[in-house]
Amino acid sequence: MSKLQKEPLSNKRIIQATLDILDSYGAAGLSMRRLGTTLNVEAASLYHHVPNKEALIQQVIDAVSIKAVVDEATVLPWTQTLHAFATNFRNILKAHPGVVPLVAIHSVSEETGAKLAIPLIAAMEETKANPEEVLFIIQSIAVFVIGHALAEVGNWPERPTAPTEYYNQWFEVGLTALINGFKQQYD
Amino acid sequence: MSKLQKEPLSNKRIIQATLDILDSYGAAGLSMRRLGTTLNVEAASLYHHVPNKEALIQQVIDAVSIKAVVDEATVLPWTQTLHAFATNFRNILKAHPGVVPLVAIHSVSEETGAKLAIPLIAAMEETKANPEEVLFIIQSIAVFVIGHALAEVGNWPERPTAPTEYYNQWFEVGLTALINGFKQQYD
DNA sequence: GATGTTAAACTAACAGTGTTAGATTTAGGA
DNA sequence: TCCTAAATCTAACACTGTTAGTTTAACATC
Repeated sequence: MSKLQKEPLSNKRIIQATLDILDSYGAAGLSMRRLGTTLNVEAASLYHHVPNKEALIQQVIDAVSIKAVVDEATVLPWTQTLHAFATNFRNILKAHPGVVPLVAIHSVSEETGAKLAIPLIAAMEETKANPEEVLFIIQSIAVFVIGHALAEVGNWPERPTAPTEYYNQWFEVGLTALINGFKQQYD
Repeated sequence: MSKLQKEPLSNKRIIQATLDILDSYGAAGLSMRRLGTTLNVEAASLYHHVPNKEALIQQVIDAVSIKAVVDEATVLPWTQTLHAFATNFRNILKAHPGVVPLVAIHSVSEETGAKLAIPLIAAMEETKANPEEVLFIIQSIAVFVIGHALAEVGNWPERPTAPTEYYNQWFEVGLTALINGFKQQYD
């Protein structure tokens, strides 16, 4: 027997494998032993690269959420920037339904939160909203996206209760209303 | 020793004890063995009154959520009815922070959902929204309330990151914008 | 190349979880 | 008093996250 597939364990590989398990079995199906099996390693070995399961989950959440940063270069009206951010964030969450209940409870790290917020704050410089209100607006949208994703795929891989098209329309109606409400007050 | 405090186990007592544990130790602190201890009973005995932990949680969620039904008699503009519902719902969730992550993931039963929705649907009869849009509106508000509560007390009893007043203002700003957005389109 | 050092993996175990089968106690009616 | 049926208990199973201690593997130094 040749010594095959023993490429070294790394933080990146662990996070990827965790994401794979979440995508296949859902949040309830993630265990350190299963994660070890996936990586051809004993569960205890993981603790040389990750402090504990909680910290691992936090890293997965950040790795997924960071994809939702908007491109600061593209200059749009702030309402469209917010809309694009929300839609993009939702698509990312839907691509990893097993992560949704985790982001709901754990919330993003302060560092990742800043990276997400900064371009959105910049896009809202021309509004009448003061800095605190700007945060309220951004967080309201994030909360709506997460809450909506929870309703759609919250208990994945249990079956959802309505067809995809229903959730798509609901999302559009709700998000548009929320942003229009902010526009009405702060534009 | 006299045979004291052996009043019979009942569904109601079990749900109340579960709620007590959730309020004291959070969702992560709820175990069947702890629940048994609270009721001076062995964990296995609970399974004669409740099918399993999941079903028990579902009952707790319904018991808490049902308190958010609005009084159909009080006639207000539909925007105010929605606002009152959201505020009331939020207060109920904040009174039981340990339940919040559970309602987020499990969502209310169909029966309880109907009881909550019916008076709200009635309040919106005079709007331009069609039946499906009415559902979108109601569910958008519920999703916002739950998402916001998650952000505030989602990982309770871990400490929150901001003072209470911050969350109160954020809630008001977000909710008002959402309802104004709907008003603008459907009033 | 042999040796020593250090990191990374392993084995084994602990305390805890939800849940079930089967024995035992309790309560109520004939 | 006896029987029946419901409620509770005991014991166990298969899991979970995590740690301590040991062994293996890789790599720098002599």
